[in-house]
Amino acid sequence: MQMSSMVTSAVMHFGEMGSRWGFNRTVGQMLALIVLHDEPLSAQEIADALNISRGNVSMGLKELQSWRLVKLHTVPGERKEFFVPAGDIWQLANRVFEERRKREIDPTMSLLRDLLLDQPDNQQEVAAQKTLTEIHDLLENVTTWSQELQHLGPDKLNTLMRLGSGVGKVLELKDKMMPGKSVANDK
Amino acid sequence: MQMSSMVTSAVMHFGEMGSRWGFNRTVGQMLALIVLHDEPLSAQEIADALNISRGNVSMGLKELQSWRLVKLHTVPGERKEFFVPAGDIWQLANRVFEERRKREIDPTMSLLRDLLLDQPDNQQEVAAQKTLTEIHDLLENVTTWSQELQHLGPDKLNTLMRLGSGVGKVLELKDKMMPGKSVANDK
DNA sequence: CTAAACTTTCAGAAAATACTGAAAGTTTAA
DNA sequence: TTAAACTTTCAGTATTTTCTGAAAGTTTAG
Repeated sequence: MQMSSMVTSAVMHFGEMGSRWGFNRTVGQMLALIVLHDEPLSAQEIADALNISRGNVSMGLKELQSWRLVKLHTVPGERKEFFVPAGDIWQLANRVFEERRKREIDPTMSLLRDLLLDQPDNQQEVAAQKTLTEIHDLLENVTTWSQELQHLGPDKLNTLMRLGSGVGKVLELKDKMMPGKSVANDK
Repeated sequence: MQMSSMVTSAVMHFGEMGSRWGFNRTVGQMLALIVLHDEPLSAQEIADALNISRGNVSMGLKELQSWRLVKLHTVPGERKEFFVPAGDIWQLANRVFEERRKREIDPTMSLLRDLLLDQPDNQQEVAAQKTLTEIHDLLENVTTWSQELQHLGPDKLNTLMRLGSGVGKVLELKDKMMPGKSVANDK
């Protein structure tokens, strides 16, 4: 298996960016390779193409599967396992968002809920709790929002995004269409 | 300067989460401490509270300032420098989003644009370019979208978020009421 | 100018993370 | 049951990242 120069560039770049997206270099490379290669790849082919150890590939594939970004693809009559992307680009992106939400937001939400249940012991804690409440509410909004977008599905999401600079327009539309429905707590 | 147990818990947690949010443990702790402490803090106080070296605090503050999350606060008559959060929670969150976009998305967009300008050399590159286009378009949407949200400001953002699952509804209404305005390329 | 009170820098040490490769495990076929 | 063809595991090593602390830099006061 021989990578074209275009695929090589992309694979190397995704490797460098990998750690910023929540996985390490080789996992990033593996993901790019699997996504960009139109044929299913075996673990050995991946190791050869990226010049990394077979053991590393095994670990990387395990991680990519735990993120639900790649999946097994069995070829009848072949003993070894092949791997393919676990969906289209939209689905993969959603999985990354969701997984990162679980790792980056959920644990903090959980701690904040606990801290907000405690009785403040002094003036300092009263002030801290006020700030912690703001952080909690913000994160809750972000979480709700991102789940919302996921449920919309690609089509509506596209419509919404193509509305372009007019996200504000959605709000105007809402006001025109559902004037009675203005939301409590809305300042 | 003595941290309350509530603040200590939060600071430690933000330290652990730090690396997932794009900075390292001590920078995460420093940010939490500065945000949760209602008085301006000096570098030395931060070093003492977190039990880290003065040099590390200096580097961490530099980074937090480069993210525009904390800012200098000078006290008349005092030689040393104090630090305070560079805005309210909403503003800080926006800065984090924006900074991460710069680090996590912009470099990839740039590479993808370049690769898409190249003439595909073979069938493999034609297929790869198709996928790369999908990724490019997705990231472009995400970028546009997040910039859009930032420009909305906290108030409208709040309204939008509180609209919750109603966003889909508004879109449906829009399609029914303004069918002519549907956007080209919208499938 | 000198010293005191601060801040920054950065080489090297410490800690965390990623990778290799050999050994152990699994599955299938004969 | 044996062996071939694969996969996974993990101890040890390599690499990367973070942190320290001493030295150098800066600012202000006298």
